[in-house]
Amino acid sequence: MGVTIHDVARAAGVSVASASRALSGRRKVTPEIAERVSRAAAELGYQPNAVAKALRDRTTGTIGMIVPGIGNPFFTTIVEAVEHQLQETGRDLLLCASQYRPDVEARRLETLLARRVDGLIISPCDIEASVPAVLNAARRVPLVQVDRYIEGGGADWVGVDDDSALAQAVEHVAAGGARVVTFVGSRLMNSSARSRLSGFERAAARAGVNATAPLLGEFTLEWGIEAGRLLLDGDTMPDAVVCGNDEIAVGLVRALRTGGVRVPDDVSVVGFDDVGHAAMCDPPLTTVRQPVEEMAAEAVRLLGQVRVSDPRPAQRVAIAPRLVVRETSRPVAAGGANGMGKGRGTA
Amino acid sequence: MGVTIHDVARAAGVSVASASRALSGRRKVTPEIAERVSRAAAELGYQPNAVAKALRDRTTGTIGMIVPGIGNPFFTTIVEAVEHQLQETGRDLLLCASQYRPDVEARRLETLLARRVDGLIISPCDIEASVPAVLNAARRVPLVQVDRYIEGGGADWVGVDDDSALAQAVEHVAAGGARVVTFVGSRLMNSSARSRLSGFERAAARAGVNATAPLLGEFTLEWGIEAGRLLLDGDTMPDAVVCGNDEIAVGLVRALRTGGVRVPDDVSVVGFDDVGHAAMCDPPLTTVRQPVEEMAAEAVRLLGQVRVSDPRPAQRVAIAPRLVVRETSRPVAAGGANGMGKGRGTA
DNA sequence: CAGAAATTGGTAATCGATTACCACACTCCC
DNA sequence: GGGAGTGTGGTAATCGATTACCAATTTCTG
Repeated sequence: MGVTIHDVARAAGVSVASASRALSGRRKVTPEIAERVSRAAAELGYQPNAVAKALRDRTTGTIGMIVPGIGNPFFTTIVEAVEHQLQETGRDLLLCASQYRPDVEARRLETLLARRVDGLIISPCDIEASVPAVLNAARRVPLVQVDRYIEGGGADWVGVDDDSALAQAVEHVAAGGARVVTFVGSRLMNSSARSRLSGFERAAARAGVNATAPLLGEFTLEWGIEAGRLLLDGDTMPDAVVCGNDEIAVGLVRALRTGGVRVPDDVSVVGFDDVGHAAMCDPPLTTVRQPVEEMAAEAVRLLGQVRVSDPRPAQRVAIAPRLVVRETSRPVAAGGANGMGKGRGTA
Repeated sequence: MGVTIHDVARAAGVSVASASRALSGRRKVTPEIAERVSRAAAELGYQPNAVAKALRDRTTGTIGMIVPGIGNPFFTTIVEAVEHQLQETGRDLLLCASQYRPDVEARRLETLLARRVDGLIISPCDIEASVPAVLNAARRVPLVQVDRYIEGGGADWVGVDDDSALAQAVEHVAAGGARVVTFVGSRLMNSSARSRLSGFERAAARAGVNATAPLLGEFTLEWGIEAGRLLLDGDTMPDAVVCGNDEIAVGLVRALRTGGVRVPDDVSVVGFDDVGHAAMCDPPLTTVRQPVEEMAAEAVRLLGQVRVSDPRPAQRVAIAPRLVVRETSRPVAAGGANGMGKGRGTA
């Protein structure tokens, strides 16, 4: 176990320097030696030790990534896209989950830094509590935030353009005839929660629809169900509900239907993310698709541009998403909440 | 950038040996020196270089994991569980996706070995094509297979007891009154596909139900939909369908309903995995829950037992799963395929 | 053909943490 | 007080790949 370059050199009858040079091709060696070395390497099954190389080169070819939870399909999709992007350049991914806890997050950041990752991609779990650890890490290694970000951004960020996203969602339900619209999202503990709510409010004002008081809980199916019950128990049912993510939307649709409200005939529902089960649910969810592959590519690209030594202004890249119209929203109509399915064929 | 133990030693006015000993506590030092060293380390913000430690110790504290795809929610869940288990012992996870391609898988195995991971957890993508690369890796480092495994197992494996799983599923639908049952799964390119089909056939024989010709495609929603259409187009509709995983089941339910077949009134449908959206779909899916957390714990435990130097017989750990009855199956009945919703309250 | 220039091989330093080994100081006991 | 025994600090080797530097040889040039 463990054939080293010394073994190869000895077997080929040359010095380690020649062996190294023959294998890496970074300096010329006589064809004769090149031949002997590569034959010896092949025979011994030599595989360079990446740890030793990393120590010497002061670079590991490894990128650390921290997301709140791998269970969340949205983060899974990002992880997959990032992993894919890194492979293109021969780098590997050290993956960690912070379990939505800033203390765990800080600890994981430390171990990734100790492992001397060449860069970090992180979706900070808490807009406030994550700040010190993230800024400290950003001082030591190129760091890019994805999706979520911390306050007082000293670090680069790439994510979705929430304003554009919510504008599309609101305009879509407005075009479907909605006059009263409710936003169901998460409590404002992270940047996504905040900017989606404010994006919604701006969009509602611009579209001239009546935005009722938002319902804020968590980014979970359970909260979606509860929010649905709250709407059923309230005195007015909105014409449309725009949700902070897909899980909420799915739960909400379920609860409304159980309560006898028809979706989309009585109420249109729009989700956010479009990862996995949005299309799988019944009825398939109208939602805003996050441009995950682009986000990952952009994050990896940015990572290559950051130079810790000479700080430049933090970049913020907001990628415009696209609304995917499926069957939880009335695509186009003139009437109010009492329209029949009549206009459906138009879209 | 890069405070080393030499810097700490110099600042504390001691040798590197003392500094190292003071910090690791592996040998006694005078309280005086311990104090000076830890103060110096704190002031300089010293953080040991894990790469150097790994080179010296010949162990990286890193486990490599390769799954066919992170997009598949079942694998995601396993990854999350493994990551969780590793954290308990202070180890980190190097994650790779093989994209269901044996050549990519082999390449990723190589880079993980070059990075000197302390162990490997893998779900080989192909029961035949994955064999050489996996066996070769197993010769060099402790390796445990999860869920899927390769033929002629020279390596440990932990997964679900497919026989027990399928027995529970078949007995459940039989108890619900089903006489004719169809299995819808994946083509037999990996071990799960094979053992689930054979488990189904054994269970059907034992339960005395009539197993029609299985429909084999892929582990995807799309194949589920197509299989549903095939059933609709065929001349006999079974009383129940047992599926190879949840995506297939969800697609199947959707297709059957679209075709006017009631689930579970006309046909019971049972899935496999119970990850994520099984509960989120409408109606919530009856399925066999994979004991993912236990599987991950067992895999990590086994990893600690493997000694590459003295090979012992390969372990195979099959964990018994549990059937989760939701609403795509008739829980109990005496009648055939024509029962009304009447008996529902019993469960 | 002498000497400069180019090419190529080898030796040893380097990356940073750990630790085997040695040296020194101190205690204890006869 | 001297020798054995114990505790503690320092020096330098180690892990494995890379490469700066030097030395030796070949090639080129006037």
